[in-house]
Amino acid sequence: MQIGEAARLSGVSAKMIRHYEAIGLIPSASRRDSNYRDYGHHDLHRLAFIRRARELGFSIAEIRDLLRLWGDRSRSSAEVKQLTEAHIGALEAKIEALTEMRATLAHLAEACGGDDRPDCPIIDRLAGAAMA
Amino acid sequence: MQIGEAARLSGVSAKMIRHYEAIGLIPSASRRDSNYRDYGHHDLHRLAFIRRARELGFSIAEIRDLLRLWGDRSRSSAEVKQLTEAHIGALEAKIEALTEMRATLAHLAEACGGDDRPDCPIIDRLAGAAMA
DNA sequence: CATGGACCTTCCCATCATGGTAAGGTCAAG
DNA sequence: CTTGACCTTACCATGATGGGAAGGTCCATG
Repeated sequence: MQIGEAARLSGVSAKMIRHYEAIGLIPSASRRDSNYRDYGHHDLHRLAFIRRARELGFSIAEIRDLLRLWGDRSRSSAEVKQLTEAHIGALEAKIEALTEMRATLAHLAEACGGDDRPDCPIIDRLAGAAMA
Repeated sequence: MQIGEAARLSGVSAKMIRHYEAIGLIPSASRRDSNYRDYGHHDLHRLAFIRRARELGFSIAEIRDLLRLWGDRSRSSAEVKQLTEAHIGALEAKIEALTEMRATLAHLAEACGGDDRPDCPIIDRLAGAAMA
């Protein structure tokens, strides 16, 4: 099938399929006489794997490892788990950072009148005033 | 003072100070005969404001608005609060997305033996298997 | 006075994942 | 034979930041 159908069926845009090929995340697709890329079931499977991994927040580098492990019959689940737990740790760090921002902002917004007057603890805080 | 000292005192790297100038977030610094940029207290204050806003996750576009509001004596705190609440909403959306990823991954990792055998629900899930 | 080193300048490139657009080739149906 | 849907490559953009090269400025010390 052509790249458009592969994109539709896998949920990965044609643009990204070409990109993944360019960076070596997937092997170069075979070409028809027209020079159009040609995809089969195996390719679809691989693309959907990548899409799911992206949806779970794995980076391209991590997905490269996951794909290798997927195809490695002698893999140990420990390797997969270790990679996953490292990713979970990164997610938690991000969540924590964002949660802290949210808490600070929610605190400031709560203290802000939100009326026609200019006085605003949010601006004050950004301008360097100590917390009230 | 020179850009290096301004960077040190404001907590914004010299690289970023030049960048902020290039994109018009801060006015072009005056220059000495040497062509070196020259900064004063007012600039430091502005840079620290930007740094604090970045630390709270505001984008450059939002900071542009915040700076405008900061300098606008006739601002209403409602405007600042509205901008802040929109940002809080964006943070919450991100937190939710990341939290969902984490939950799914934690669930899968828990179900994964993490031993020498290849069987792994994480890989199975990425490969398209329905959840066990 | 000369030299070294610490600082500055601009310019270009890289990240990460993704999208847009332009200019042109292929192909099937009308 | 044209139209339209599809494909190709190539370049540019995002957002915020860093790295590095090649070269200019300036001050202190030998």
